Amino acid sequence: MKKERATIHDIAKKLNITASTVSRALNDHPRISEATKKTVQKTAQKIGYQPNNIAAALRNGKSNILGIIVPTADRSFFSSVVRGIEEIANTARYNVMICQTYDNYEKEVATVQALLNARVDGVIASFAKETQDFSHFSKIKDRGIPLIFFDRSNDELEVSQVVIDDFLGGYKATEHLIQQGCKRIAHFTNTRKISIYKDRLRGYREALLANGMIYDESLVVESNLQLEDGRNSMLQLLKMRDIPDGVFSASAFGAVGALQVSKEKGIKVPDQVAIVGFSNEIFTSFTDPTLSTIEQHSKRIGNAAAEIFLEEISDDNTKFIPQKIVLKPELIIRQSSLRKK
Amino acid sequence: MKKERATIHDIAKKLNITASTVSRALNDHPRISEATKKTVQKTAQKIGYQPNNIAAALRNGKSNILGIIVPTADRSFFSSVVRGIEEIANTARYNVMICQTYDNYEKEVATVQALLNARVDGVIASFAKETQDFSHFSKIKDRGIPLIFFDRSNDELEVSQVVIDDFLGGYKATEHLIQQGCKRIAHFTNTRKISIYKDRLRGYREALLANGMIYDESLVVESNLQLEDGRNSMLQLLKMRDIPDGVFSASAFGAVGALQVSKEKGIKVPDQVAIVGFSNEIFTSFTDPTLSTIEQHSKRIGNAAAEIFLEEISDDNTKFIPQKIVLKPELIIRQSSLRKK
DNA sequence: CTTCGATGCGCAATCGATTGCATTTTAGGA
DNA sequence: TCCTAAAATGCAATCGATTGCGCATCGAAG
Repeated sequence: MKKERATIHDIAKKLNITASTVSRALNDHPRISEATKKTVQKTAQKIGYQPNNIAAALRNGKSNILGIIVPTADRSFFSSVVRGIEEIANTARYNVMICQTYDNYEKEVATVQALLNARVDGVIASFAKETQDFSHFSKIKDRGIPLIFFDRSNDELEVSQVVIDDFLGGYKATEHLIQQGCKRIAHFTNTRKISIYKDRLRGYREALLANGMIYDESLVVESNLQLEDGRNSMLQLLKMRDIPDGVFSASAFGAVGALQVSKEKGIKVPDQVAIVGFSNEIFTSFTDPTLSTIEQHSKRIGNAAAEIFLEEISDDNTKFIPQKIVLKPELIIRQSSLRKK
Repeated sequence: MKKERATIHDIAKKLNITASTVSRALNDHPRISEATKKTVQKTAQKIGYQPNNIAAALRNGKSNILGIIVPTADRSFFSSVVRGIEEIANTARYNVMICQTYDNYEKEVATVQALLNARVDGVIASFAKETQDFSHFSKIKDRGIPLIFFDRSNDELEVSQVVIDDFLGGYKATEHLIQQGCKRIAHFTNTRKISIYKDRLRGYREALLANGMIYDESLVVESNLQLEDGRNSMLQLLKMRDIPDGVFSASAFGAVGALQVSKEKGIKVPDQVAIVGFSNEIFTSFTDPTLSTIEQHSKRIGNAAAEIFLEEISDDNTKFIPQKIVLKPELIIRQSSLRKK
């Protein structure tokens, strides 16, 4: 029961001209008279002509689709990166295709495959936590398709990346806790040694050392940094004979877990335990007390990534040099870490 | 610097057969011998052949892409609907293309246009709050492309839909507040008269009347139901000489706003004011007290929508009859509305 | 030894838009 | 009126995969 879709040939027939002319008229080709352009556009309108991107894509070898791969779209961070990408991409007439991996390696591989088959013109990705092997991403590069990583990245692949200075984020968070008088600061980090977590950990460590404090490995708890993990990590810390008076979690969910457990155990936040998370998720300001955290300027990350894509796709980009953009994170101080003087 | 992509013709040449045979071999056509199938697959592997979906899409008139339109992907509700859709769609070899409208009408129109040009095989959508005119959606239907609405829907268009029983949701929430002893229950509803909000309001009203209480319009506050709106609505209510002892918000953010203001004003939740929200967003269990809310079974909504799509796309679907699936919502009682007896 | 139904594969058209090159039309000058 | 460069349009191939139809080949039955 499908309606017949109108093509440029239908327009051509109606006007007794050829499809070539119609095509050129619609694309505002300089060698077509204004008169025909007008008539063509008018009839296109009239018969409800809808350009077939697929046909154009096949002919041109470009789909005008930009693929985005994120672990999940339901986090403020990722969704605003996506928004940032869209802002730039749309003005350049690119449509985006958002795909979620749910942090699963197989799904990620399948997704890359799908995007490749869909002949996207570029891919902007933040890979899954599970991912250890990057050959599926190499495949994108091998085909000469621009690939840009953001947030979670990998220096081994020769790929442009947009990241924040996670070291600085970790440093600022920890330094802030020290300034609030914390003497024993714990850190929640990820089991998977992705660079972002390694860097946050380094920042934590350096901040401690720079302030004459010792780096105690028993205060560094590894997990997957989800809510439950944060809870468990906190419970584990509370079993120590000398419990910490500060927690810097490398994730927002982890911080919520720490907060919940603290409250349940009757430990005052921030006075007995001060907490700082990472990533300005919407819910961090919904907790009581509200959670201090690190703002990553996610929309700007998206803007930057999309801009790199546009550069790399442009013809005059003969000598490809992967670039790395590092944005500065910002500490947002809320109630969970602000002690009254 | 693009690498040459291998085509079926390359495979054909290597094996001294024709592209037809290669195509059939790859598609497991019964008239091709097992032997050639094997060799074809082997050489395809060897030269790194990647099927060009675009070419196939052009020829077949179907792209194997399912378009999804949501206001925003960073809400638990929408993202799990998307996940539900993906589950079903992927097993049927469909890829999804997620698009966000940010609740903006113009962006929605542009998005529909883009999906149409991309020749998606179907569209599953929840429209923007701003949307009053639905002609862009009619365009999808006119082209014979399956269109399914979920959550926010519209009975005027002859379109299949998957929704929850918002009336029941409103009823349950209100009834629960009544059972908790609330005598003056306020309701936050949306200014835009989308059916979901109208139904929740009706549920609220009917529950009141069914329990011998009066429906007082001055207790119904209209807004856009975001966090700030919820705060403002609550502030407005608190100016009344007879302040309410229960609030049923038609959104989760609205409920958070009400909770925040109550706490700031020293009003005890749930004892002085009991609060129930709508939609089981992740953050509703992060607040203190945790928020009671209505669970919408979002993933099932997605499953159902995708299944309808698959039905409608199948050839044997001659007589199209739009179906409407209504799922039952569930009341989740948390601290914000549970009074000690 | 012929016939016939399977079986295996090739031919060529097709999907719709684009574009280099050729051809026609137009306008302006001689 | 004729000529020519410029302007406008047409021709035909192309992108890569799919598929109806037709042509062989082969084994088995008659």
